[in-house]
Amino acid sequence: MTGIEDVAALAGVSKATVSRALSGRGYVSPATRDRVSEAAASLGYVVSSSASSLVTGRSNNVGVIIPIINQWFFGSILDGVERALLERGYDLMLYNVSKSGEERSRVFEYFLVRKRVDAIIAVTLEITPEEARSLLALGKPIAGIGGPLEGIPTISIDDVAAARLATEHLLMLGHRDILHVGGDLAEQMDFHVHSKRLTGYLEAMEAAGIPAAETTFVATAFDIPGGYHVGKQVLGDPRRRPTAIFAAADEIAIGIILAARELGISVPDDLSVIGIDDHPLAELFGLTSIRQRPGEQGAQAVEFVIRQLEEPGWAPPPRHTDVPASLVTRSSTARPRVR
Amino acid sequence: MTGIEDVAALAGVSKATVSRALSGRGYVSPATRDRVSEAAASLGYVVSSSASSLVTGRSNNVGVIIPIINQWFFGSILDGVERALLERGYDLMLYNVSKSGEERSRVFEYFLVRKRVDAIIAVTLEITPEEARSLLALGKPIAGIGGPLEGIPTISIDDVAAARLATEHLLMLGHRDILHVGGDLAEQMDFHVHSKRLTGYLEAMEAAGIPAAETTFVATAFDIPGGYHVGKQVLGDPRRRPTAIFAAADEIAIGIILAARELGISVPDDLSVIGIDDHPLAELFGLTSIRQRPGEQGAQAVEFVIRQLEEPGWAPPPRHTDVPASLVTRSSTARPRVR
DNA sequence: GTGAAAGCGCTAACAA
DNA sequence: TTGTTAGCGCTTTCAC
Repeated sequence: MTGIEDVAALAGVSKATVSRALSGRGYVSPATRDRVSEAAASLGYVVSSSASSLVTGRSNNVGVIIPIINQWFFGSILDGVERALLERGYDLMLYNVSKSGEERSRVFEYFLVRKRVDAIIAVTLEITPEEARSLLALGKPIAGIGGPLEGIPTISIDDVAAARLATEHLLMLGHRDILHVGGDLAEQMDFHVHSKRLTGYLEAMEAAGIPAAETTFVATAFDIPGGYHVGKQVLGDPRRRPTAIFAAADEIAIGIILAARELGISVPDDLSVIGIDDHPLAELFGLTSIRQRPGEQGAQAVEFVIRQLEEPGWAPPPRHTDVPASLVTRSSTARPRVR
Repeated sequence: MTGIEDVAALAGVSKATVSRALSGRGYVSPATRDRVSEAAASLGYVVSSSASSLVTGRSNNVGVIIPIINQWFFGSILDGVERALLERGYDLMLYNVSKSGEERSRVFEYFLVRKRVDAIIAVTLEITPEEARSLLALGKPIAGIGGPLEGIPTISIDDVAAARLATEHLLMLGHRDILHVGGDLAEQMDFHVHSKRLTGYLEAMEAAGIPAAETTFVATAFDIPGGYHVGKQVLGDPRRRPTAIFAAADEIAIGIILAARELGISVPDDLSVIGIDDHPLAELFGLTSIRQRPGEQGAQAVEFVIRQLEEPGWAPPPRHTDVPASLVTRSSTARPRVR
């Protein structure tokens, strides 16, 4: 393996000059810089990252902790983070951590001590205030996606507001009998996304003057089969069927639409459906949805940590930032048929 | 940051002993080992990976190059790789590389030179023989998933055989008018998956004595919308409609089923459909499919590189390994209705 | 079984 | 503008 010494010899300068020339920090005359670059290129030299990290204390790695990879929302975040990181010359260390306490703390120990990452992006991971403090104490920038984290810059949509927006859209269409299908409140994702979306639904219903007794909530798995099974259960009896459903995720909504179709229920004539996320399949199903652009949230989180790393004085917004979530209307919501 | 020296002082031993005790290599008496571990724990000491890498030449990182994250097949591979790696104490550096030449070679330069990863797993990435040679020359273990790579241990299903299996299943049911919907041959994924699946289809058809003139192939996007659009196009005219479709991916097959349903075509009474992958949604759609277990392929690839790293004498199978692909029958395939 | 000492390959003062 | 020097924090011979 060719080292800095070889390059120095070939270029006829010292190791220090090579280091300066190649890293770009410190003064080097253009002429020698060129000579060094050429020598390095001709030898195929690349710095040893471990040697360089050892002395600088920088690894040029960012750790990403994420609970799920293979779901559109999470995959999109990861994708956005990856792109933004690579573009800025950082590598990404992936930690796929379920929320089990043990695995989690192992990862935190990794991060806390081993000098492997310069910064951390926690996706949908509710860090405890102590964990946050110890991370911050290490001086490693952190950013979170998915919900507010004490003392850490985070971004997400406002889940309550998004749910309200969705419900209001259905209300505005004239629906009063609106079912909310969401995630199991006992099996919360971090940040209580499930209960927040339920809250938004309840708030909108209440604001519309609909008595709490007429609100309905059913929990299911956060995917297409989950929605499908609920749909089959809930849409069977024409007399007791809601006129509209607000699903906490597009996948659920799509499952519901599939079930409705099988039951001969027309969407939107007999049933309006709205979801959250603006999943790629939403268009195919004409699904009205709340768009939240996970990839951009990922890129934003990268911005937070990298600027902190590279611009000494810069500090991210100290707290949570709500990114806008917008309503994308499609054919699954339309004025209901009068029954 | 607490260093090895602090631990040595607290335990009343030398740095060397701490290193031996904590890393497990070299003789240390059980008593001192315990004392050291305790001291380390009480100080919250963890080795600096850069210092350790610098001297050992090992980073305990494995680089994973993958062209797409957010699709079920790729996500499952990544998931399987991640799990297997973390279990063995390695970290995963993610490189999401599209096949553009420039980006690709940049990543290869990264890998080739920077001592950042101990091994590489290339997912669905057709490395050129020269690239392979230079990687191998560096002594870094490599494994590939998705197709054969000269001189590198790789695994995948046999795409030709899988396609043949799928087509034969339809033939066995009595179909003769079978359409193959696959990916665009011009926009090949690496390893020519599209043409291999087409080849398998053609081989099976020929073996069944069906003249080449009666085979049909339509290309589309490798996802649900892609299948849907082809379905709409191809299933419109009842007189010219095939009795069965072999889709090169479950997503395509599902799109076709959706289109068929909208057109009032019964699956499987009027149309049998089969796909490849055994996507989680296959069950919901009753889709018959060829199962290929991407997560296990990922774990297998990890096995290849890690054993090479850890068992000095061990060498992986020098060439390509075909993993079994099995037929999973569900309700989407049936004997053709006599028309 | 344990310690002393010599680096791993680089960067960052500091001098020149 | 460039070279000299002293480490970064650890592992690993080699003595003992």
